[in-house]
Amino acid sequence: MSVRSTRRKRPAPARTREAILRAALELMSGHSYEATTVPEIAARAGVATGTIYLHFPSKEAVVNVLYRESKLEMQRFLANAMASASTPREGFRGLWRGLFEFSRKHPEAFRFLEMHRHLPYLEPASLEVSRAVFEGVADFVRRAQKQGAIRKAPPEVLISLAFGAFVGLAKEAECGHVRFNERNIRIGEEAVWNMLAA
Amino acid sequence: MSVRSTRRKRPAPARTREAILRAALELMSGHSYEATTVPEIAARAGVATGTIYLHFPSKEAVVNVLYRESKLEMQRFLANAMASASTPREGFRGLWRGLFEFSRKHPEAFRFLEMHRHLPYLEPASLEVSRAVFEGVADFVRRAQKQGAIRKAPPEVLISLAFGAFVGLAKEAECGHVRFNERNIRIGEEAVWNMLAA
Amino acid sequence: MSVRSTRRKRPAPARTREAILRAALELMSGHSYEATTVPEIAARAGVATGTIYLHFPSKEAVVNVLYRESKLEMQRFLANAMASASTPREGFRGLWRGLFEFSRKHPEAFRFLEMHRHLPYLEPASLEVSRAVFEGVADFVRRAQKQGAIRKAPPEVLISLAFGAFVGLAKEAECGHVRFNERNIRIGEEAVWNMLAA
Amino acid sequence: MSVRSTRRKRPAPARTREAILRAALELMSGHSYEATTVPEIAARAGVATGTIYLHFPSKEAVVNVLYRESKLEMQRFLANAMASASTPREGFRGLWRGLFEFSRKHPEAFRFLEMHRHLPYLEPASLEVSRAVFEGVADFVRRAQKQGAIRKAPPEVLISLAFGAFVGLAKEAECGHVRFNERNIRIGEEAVWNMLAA
DNA sequence: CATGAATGAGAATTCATTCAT
DNA sequence: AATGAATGAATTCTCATTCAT
Repeated sequence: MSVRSTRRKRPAPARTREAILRAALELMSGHSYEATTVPEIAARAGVATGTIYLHFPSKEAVVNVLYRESKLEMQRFLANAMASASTPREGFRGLWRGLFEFSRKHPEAFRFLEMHRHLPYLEPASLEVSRAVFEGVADFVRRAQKQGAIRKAPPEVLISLAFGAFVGLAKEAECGHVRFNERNIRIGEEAVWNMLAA
Repeated sequence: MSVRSTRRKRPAPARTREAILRAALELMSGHSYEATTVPEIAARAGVATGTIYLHFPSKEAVVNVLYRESKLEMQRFLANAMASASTPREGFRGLWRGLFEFSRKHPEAFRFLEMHRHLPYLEPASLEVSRAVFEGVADFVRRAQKQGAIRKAPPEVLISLAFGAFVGLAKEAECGHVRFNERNIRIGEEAVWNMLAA
Repeated sequence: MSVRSTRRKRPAPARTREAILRAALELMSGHSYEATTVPEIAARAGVATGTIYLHFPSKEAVVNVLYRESKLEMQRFLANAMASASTPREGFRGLWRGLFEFSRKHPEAFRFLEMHRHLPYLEPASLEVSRAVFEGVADFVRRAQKQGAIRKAPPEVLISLAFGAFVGLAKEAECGHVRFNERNIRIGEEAVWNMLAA
Repeated sequence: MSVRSTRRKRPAPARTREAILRAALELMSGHSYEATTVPEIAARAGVATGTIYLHFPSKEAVVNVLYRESKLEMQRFLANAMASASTPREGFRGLWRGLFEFSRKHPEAFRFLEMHRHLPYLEPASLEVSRAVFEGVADFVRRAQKQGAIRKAPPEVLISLAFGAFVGLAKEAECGHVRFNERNIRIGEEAVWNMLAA
């Protein structure tokens, strides 16, 4: 904002680290973790291969940082929505549109998070982040169930179904079977709410 | 020992081919296509590495055959269900339980089909099979919509949502967040029907 | 000997394995284990780099096999000598000349075994072989001590000194400070016997 | 705090240089030259990697300086001993105990000098230092031979044998086969003198 | 048909050295 | 002098594919 803050060039290491993460995300959202090579990431980040290893101890460390940062970014979209809702229905709308907006603003992050099977390389810390995001939504569901707005069923089951429905739409959109547009999102929102509503 | 048993012995090549496909499925459903190596497949199939290449031109060809055979096997579970249904609700029940039974009887095939991102290596012929399965279900949805049993919305959207919901449940079950049992499947069935019903 | 035995070509894998070991020995006796690269070994053996890994799980495995085979070959030169001796003095002569002949017939093996520090990469099995060779000589020393031919002192100390003396000669010969010829070996034999004799 | 203590503070560069050499010695005596990395040396010396290159043109230059300084330090232990001896026997005792004391006071330097194969990276200047130390001892041997105290044989041969015997003891001590203690050193001294004596 | 040793390009990772700060 | 991020060639090891047997 001030001249001061813009004059001071951000330290190079932080920028390099971010460039590496961005490049890795772009590549790993398109292909799989396994099919993405370190030299490819380096080339796309505009650095030498060895530079990756100044910032991360291994390729696996990169994908774990990526997973956690992406998941936490997604959480920001969801938390916001749930927090500002006055009714369960509105809260659900916020969640659903939060997912949509996240997948629009950060398409690579969404594809990376939801289109892949991360289990083989995720560290406990990363699974913990995943779990925490899940728990946040589960709390919302439990409160809505107490108010009688959402059907009586294990929150985990309902979340799996609803979240899976969103991902299903996104996945078919990727194959071109369906359009991932405002209209279909709205249809999805209403349909999925019917699935959850008591 | 008897003439009978030796006379109609299935020719070895076909059995070898199947052993290779079974081994590949077992490995690729556990890890990814990329993380599965040809020597591994050979070892598990009990054949030499070179033998794989007598039956398939490449590793990619193996995964494509696997994809098509698995998808068609899944289709058998779904087609049966839809064909024998007298009402849309019953048809949906058949589809939903068909998915469940398929995932129970052929867990590797289900995991292979639904837990991985196949796009980078699927041939057009494989995508065509996928498309055909999708179309079969879409026809069912269209008929149900004409009868006023399923809500008015693009069938592709509804199928994506419903199928995604099932996969979502299966995926969370894999992480241990949820149990993939009869009870939760029944909860899912009713919930998802509410999503589809007019 | 017979036409039969020469006609039957030795199986290729065994010959490849030996070519790799020979190449590794030649290189690792000249430079160190660490300074010898796998592609170098492959090139000298006349095989592709990957072939090394068909026969050995790692570079470390190669150096361990090399160590054990070399040590056992050396043992053959020593055991023979000790076994056929009628007096301790004659036995020592056999040991000393056995070392000399081994270092003449297998100069690379000798240099590899005695000029390097193997501890960082030797497996227990390799250390065991080393220990066994040492023990064989220690038994000889103990018997000679009982006969009053060799001075009363811990056999390990005497062997370390005597063996070290031989290696010292070989080492200085390598730097060119001394000639490793028949004459100097004879001088060494007598001198070292004076060191050991009671 | 006092003028004294700040006035004669040794200039920082020299201290940095020594810290680097000490760190390099500690690492290279434990592992090999090849297995020791420049960043490791820097970390242990408490300086940045780049700082090494302000004081030495290359890693090879470091190891050469190290070799020469260690060899000259060893020479001090030997020269002293030989100079103050009144008889050859006493001179030998001084040499032998000098080696022992050097290996006790500077175990890293001794291990570095004697347990490794330096030929591949030593510069002529370093070989010259080695030669000079050798010559100093050779002169002592020649004088002792003239007095009839040491047997008639090429001094180089006798030195190689005697020095090799000491190193042999040290080497086996490193493997744990033998104790490198006062008692065994005394046994060694007498035994080796018997090897040399006329 | 079947074998499995051999290939060699390419993977992840390391490290001596440089250079802008 | 000192720093330490950056480089990129070199290292160990892997693996899809071939081919002589």
